[in-house]
Amino acid sequence: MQMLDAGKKRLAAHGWRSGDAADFLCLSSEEAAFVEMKLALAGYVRELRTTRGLTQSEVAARLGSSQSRVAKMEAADPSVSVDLLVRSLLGLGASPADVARAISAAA
Amino acid sequence: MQMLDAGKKRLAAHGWRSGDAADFLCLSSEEAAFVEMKLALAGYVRELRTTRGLTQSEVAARLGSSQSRVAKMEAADPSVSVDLLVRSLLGLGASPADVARAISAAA
DNA sequence: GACACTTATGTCGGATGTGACATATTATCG
DNA sequence: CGATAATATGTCACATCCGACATAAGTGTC
Repeated sequence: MQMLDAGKKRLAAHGWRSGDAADFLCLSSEEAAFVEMKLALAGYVRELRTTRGLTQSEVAARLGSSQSRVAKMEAADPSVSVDLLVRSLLGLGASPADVARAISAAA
Repeated sequence: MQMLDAGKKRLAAHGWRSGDAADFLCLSSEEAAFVEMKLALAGYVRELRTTRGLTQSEVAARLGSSQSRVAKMEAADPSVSVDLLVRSLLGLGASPADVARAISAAA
């Protein structure tokens, strides 16, 4: 599996040692792609939040969630689903097209 | 909320009466957008499967799931998450970029 | 009609995700 | 250095999702 540089950097930035993340973690290419998507969406959550000068607590209140979960979203914690990430992005005002763009950026 | 024609048709095709689905079902625009995304992904699952001339059972076997769940995926049943839809699409060979395209198409 | 195949629908036990809370860690500013 | 705000991490009860199974409904073919 050939991973793009952007992907490697993002994985590394999250403390996941990687030459090739898929090899190292024994991820199939599908699993790796899934993780990539989650990281892209997680980053977009943080981007939308910081761009608007909001704290995690403020975002949590708006989403009906908690600060800790927002932190986990932005960290792409294994305990957060793509479902939650997408719902949160829409709740922050992103459109489906915006979400699609964020995913494409990960490619 | 102003829903695009493609969206109306898709909702109607699923038996959801709609002038404006958001109004009728009392969905917020975010909820409506979320449903739209699910429908787009569900349709893409079916498209990938039929294009390859596979039955739901065959796809289920490949994904390590069951025929009934595949049927529910394609029907965008409330019990299936975006998570599962995305994982399934990746399992069927779609790339994150492909997934993004499917979502954009819903917009 | 009867039969085989495919897809749809209903249900359920076990797995996973979620919000909430407590608590740590990390700034930032006197 | 405290003190305060923001973010990160750990845990848990409760909710939701998932695969599995049964079964209904649709689609051909004979």
